[in-house]
Amino acid sequence: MLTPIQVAHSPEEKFREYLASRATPQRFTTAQRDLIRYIFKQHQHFDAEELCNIAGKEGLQASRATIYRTLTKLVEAGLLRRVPLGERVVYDHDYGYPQHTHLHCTICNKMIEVTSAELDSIVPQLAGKKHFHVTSYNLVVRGTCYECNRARTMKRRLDLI
Amino acid sequence: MLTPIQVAHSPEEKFREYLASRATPQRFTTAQRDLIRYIFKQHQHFDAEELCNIAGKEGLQASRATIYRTLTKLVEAGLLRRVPLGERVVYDHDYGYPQHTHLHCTICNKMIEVTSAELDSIVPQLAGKKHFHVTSYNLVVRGTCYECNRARTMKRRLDLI
DNA sequence: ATTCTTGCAAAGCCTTTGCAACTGC
DNA sequence: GCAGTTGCAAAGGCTTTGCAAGAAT
Repeated sequence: MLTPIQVAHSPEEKFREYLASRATPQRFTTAQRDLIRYIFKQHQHFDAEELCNIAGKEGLQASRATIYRTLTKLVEAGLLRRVPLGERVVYDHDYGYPQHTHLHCTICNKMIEVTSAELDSIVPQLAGKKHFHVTSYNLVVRGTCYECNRARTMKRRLDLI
Repeated sequence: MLTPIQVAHSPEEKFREYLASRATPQRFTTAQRDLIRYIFKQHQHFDAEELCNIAGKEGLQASRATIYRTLTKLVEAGLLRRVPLGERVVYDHDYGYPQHTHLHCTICNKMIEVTSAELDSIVPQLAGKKHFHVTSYNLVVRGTCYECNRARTMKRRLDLI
């Protein structure tokens, strides 16, 4: 949907760097490699449960525990970001993908992503008034999408007849 | 911190209206009344656990189950808003209080609230580009507050000596 | 060889729920 | 008195963890 941004390394490489840079170096395992490859194959949100269901297929060999442990590391490494979306928490690519806002339709549950240079400049500016230094921001907009708005309008018209 | 906005009714009255307006009218109980009074006595974030711990004291008589059930109703009634803040979910006054952004310091865990007329106009505008109709938005900014920034700068200086 | 990671199953945490007693309307 | 609410304790999701076996460096 959005245009990926240029990054110097593949997610896999970036993750290896992170593991190596730790005080007590950590190991890069095949389970982790498979997970990263699967996760970054395409841009889409997902949660731990989805990965667990797929495990076994799609060249994804990892237990539930390993999936949770790896996701935690991927977040620490800056590859993924946890996004609280309504009731559930989903993971979103944070590496090779621009800062973006989530428009969450509360009727059909669809998610639309939008980037905004304006927001990117206003948020730090707003925070700056309180001498607050911004690391990242997470904007979730709740509302109704075009299709659902239209459906509701149609229904309203029908109700009037 | 922020200036409360003028509202026609007390939270209690607003809640009664909500209960009465339901398809199958619901009842206003003393447990609910105590909870509302306690919650709206002062503006501050809290989670279900905190209320449970207080229950028994502060004129708050309600079981864990009732607290959870009442919080759900207060959200439905538009009195409270669930805000996912880092790992935990907190409740925030949504009635009698302006739309605001949360600046969350990841070092000291402090929360600063700011309002922004600019954001209030940009968010619907941004969503509008996708023909998305905004109900509400939730912006959480992660970063470091003034005090923590200063502490870090000092430490950096000392490290250089 | 050493040390970290894995898988399993058990435990944890937070939240919801079934049911009998209770209470607002 | 009827219908919704409460409290209890049990069940439910989802996530974490202790431990022995296995894999990475």
